[in-house]
Amino acid sequence: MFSPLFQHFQKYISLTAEEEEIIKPYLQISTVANKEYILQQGQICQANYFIANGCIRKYFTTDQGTEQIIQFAIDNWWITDYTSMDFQQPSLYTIQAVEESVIIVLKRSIEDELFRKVPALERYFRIILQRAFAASLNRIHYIYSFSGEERYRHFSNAFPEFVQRVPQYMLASYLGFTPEFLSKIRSRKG
Amino acid sequence: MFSPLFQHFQKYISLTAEEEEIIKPYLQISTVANKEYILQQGQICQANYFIANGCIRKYFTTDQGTEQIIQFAIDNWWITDYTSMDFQQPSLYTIQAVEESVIIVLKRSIEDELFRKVPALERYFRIILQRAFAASLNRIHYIYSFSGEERYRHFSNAFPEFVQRVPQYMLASYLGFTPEFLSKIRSRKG
DNA sequence: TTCCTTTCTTAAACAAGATTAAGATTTTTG
DNA sequence: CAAAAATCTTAATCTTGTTTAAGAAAGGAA
Repeated sequence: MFSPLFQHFQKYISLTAEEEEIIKPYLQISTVANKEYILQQGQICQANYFIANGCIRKYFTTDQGTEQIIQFAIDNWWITDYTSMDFQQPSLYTIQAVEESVIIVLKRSIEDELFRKVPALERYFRIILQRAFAASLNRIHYIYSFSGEERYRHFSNAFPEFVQRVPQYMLASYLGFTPEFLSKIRSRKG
Repeated sequence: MFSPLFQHFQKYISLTAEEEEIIKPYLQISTVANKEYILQQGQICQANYFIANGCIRKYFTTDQGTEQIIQFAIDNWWITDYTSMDFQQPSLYTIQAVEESVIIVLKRSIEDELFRKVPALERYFRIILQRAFAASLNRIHYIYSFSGEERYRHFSNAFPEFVQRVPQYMLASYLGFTPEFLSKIRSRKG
């Protein structure tokens, strides 16, 4: 049941069978329907969510009322709002399922205790945070060095299955332009 | 000599005097002049750099030959290229001093051994990486929800000293527009 | 002081992408 | 199946910011 997560752990650290048994009671599994909310703007984020399978988006609503997507998470990614969780502040973001998904929940309130019992997990999160931070800076690199059209071409080249998986208007939002512009781009070349 | 770093550690974790003594031999201190390079595009990044005082930028050169700044680091921030370091790949980035700076160097090659001897450091880096990742996503939030002019106004409001500290063309690059446009903005309102 | 380099400004012509306002198509639901 | 909701497309007009090409200040170094 938790196996996608334990497999992910083993990619970065080694856990004994005993350690895995210690960890299990700290986790919860949950199935969310398409469009179901995991966190809503204004709530304080209380957990880190691992996507066992499915697709989740994190977005905010601009002053003009449009939804701006900040992150997508698919199979084997964690998603949360660290700002809200670390400072126990109301979140600016909404985290919502884009398709039916199975998620594993690690609550903030028991995280410290878990890390004390299984210190290797601290290492695991340090490593995946390094990757996530690097990916985020890499995204800024992309935003700044390519035009909207170039970003779209790169992205659909790099993640063709993903482009099929989410509605186009969400992709446009994630890539930082309007759905109308994405339509225009797509009509330029097959 | 290492005190800015040890003070920074103590903000997030507790270290005993013995642990501090264990850590010291793993660190190196270095003074870099204005415009001196810490890492050059194409080299493999071999360390994480803590700015005890000064100002450092990380940038890449676009196809059109302009320098695009991805990150600034000032007093009490770490800077490195995790992608290059984690995968031992040539870096796309150049890390360079923007003013004379004192930096503390933690080499990648001895990091694992240090974390084994002082596991609390793993926790420290996990926490600051959470902050750095959140800050980076927050920056994407800003890029997507505000115009260039709004980003400049927000930034100079939030960090007025910093705006004085670096040349305007670097600020323009960091904020994602041209120096000419920054000049135009500035002439609009005193 | 004088030259040289770095940084900043101005303005005109231009391009990328937003906005607005339809309408067309697809998917979902009763 | 029919109706409603969600998604995608097209095209005209408008904005934000780029490009290009000067020249003006400011700061170092000899």
